Amino acid sequence: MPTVSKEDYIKAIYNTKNSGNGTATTSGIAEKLDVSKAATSEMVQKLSDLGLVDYEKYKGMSLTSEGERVALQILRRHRIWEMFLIEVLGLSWSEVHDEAERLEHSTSDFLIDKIEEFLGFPKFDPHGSPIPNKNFELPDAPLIYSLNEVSIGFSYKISRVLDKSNELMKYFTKIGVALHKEVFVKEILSFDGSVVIQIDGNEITISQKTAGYIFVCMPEGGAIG
Amino acid sequence: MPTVSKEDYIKAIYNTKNSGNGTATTSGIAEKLDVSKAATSEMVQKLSDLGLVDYEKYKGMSLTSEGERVALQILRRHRIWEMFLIEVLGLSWSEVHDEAERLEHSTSDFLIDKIEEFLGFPKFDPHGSPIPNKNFELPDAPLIYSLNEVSIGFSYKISRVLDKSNELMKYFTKIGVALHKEVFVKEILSFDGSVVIQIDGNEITISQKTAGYIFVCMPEGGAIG
DNA sequence: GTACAAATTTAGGTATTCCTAACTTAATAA
DNA sequence: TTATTAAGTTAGGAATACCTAAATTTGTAC
Repeated sequence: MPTVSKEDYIKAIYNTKNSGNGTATTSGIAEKLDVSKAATSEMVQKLSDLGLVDYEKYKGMSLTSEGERVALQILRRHRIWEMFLIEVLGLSWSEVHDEAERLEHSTSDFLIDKIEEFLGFPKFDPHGSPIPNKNFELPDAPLIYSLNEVSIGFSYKISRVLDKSNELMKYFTKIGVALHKEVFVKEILSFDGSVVIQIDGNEITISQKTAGYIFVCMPEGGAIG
Repeated sequence: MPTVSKEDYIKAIYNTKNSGNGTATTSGIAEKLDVSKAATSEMVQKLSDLGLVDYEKYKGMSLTSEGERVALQILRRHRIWEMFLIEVLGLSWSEVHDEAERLEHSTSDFLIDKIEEFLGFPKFDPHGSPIPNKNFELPDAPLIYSLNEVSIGFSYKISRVLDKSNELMKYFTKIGVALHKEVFVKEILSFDGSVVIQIDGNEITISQKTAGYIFVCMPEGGAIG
């Protein structure tokens, strides 16, 4: 039963492995959690002692299977809470992030199961992220692409966004990025990787970094050229 | 913005003043929170420095008006969560205590207001306890009596129980103690203060201590002798 | 009014989780 | 291959919230 701190480190390691650069580094985790590298180094050693992280000094880290189970448990709590806050209480994308971030650390599995049941056992949360089931298994997900990997001149459907922060979600809402919406890719700027899309009839330029947080799939009936 | 620990101390001081012996003592708070008297003494001094508790060494403690505001804020969070867990998710008295105890420390006022709205602005929680409103004011409550203060040979309606613990709630459920139920007071044992009541047609003997956690009012149309 | 017991506080210490500064290891570039 | 820099770790320290054991204060009984 990890503390809030330990849960945050485990989550950060999981997210780095599963959505970003691939390898979890001391600096990377430190920056993500806004703590010093020294604190990260110490904590990773502690998590290693606890059997949650595989770690060799100076060589990097990764979650053990037990650590991954814990990560999926936290993810499950987070995503079920977001589902509840948005679908039942009517909060917005930008309002749920911080709330879920807190609630995920103080909710028993018992309660999470009850909420999941109340929600009708959803497989994906309101950001399009898969919700691990009671056994911490992820549902099969359709093939999706980051907005950085798409082809110019085609239309796609937004199928997932990563809720990195409050501010990012506010920005997405402002520019019209929402689940299941269609986007047409007009251009990718060669000099900085920015993606120019058409959404709701408006032309929007999104930086490469931010585009990495948006995922799309082929719309019904395949891509439209 | 107090920590979880500080919130627990403030709650304990508030509850002692408002439902028990009257005065909050170092020993009393220590026992209630299951920590040492030394830890309590230190913490009370810290809360005093923070302006939340009036405190003079060796003389006892009480909440300042700011401390009371914080107490009511925590009470509000706790009771709104209990209402939600029981009325919406269908949990039982004995299941909600520990959950609410955790959730009350990780919920923003913003979220609590949303849940309150979803619930239709209830004035009393499922234990019959008053819910402070957005301004941390308690609703007017009808006059109620502890089951220790009732008269033999009269009927009353259960209007409130104090959810001291999981186990107590399980016991109440087992013996048929529930909100709005009618109880007939058969006897009060002179040698230990136990209260003998008739509930659901069964005769039950309740210790004086436990009877103190049950509150009743006159049933519709006054007491029935 | 003093002496004892109970209640309370202080002293000294532990475990977490963080920090900055100093040091070590690894990677890179000439 | 060696010098330099970046990345990572250790050392020493702070804050929080506990603990046990040793004072200290208060209240009560005689």
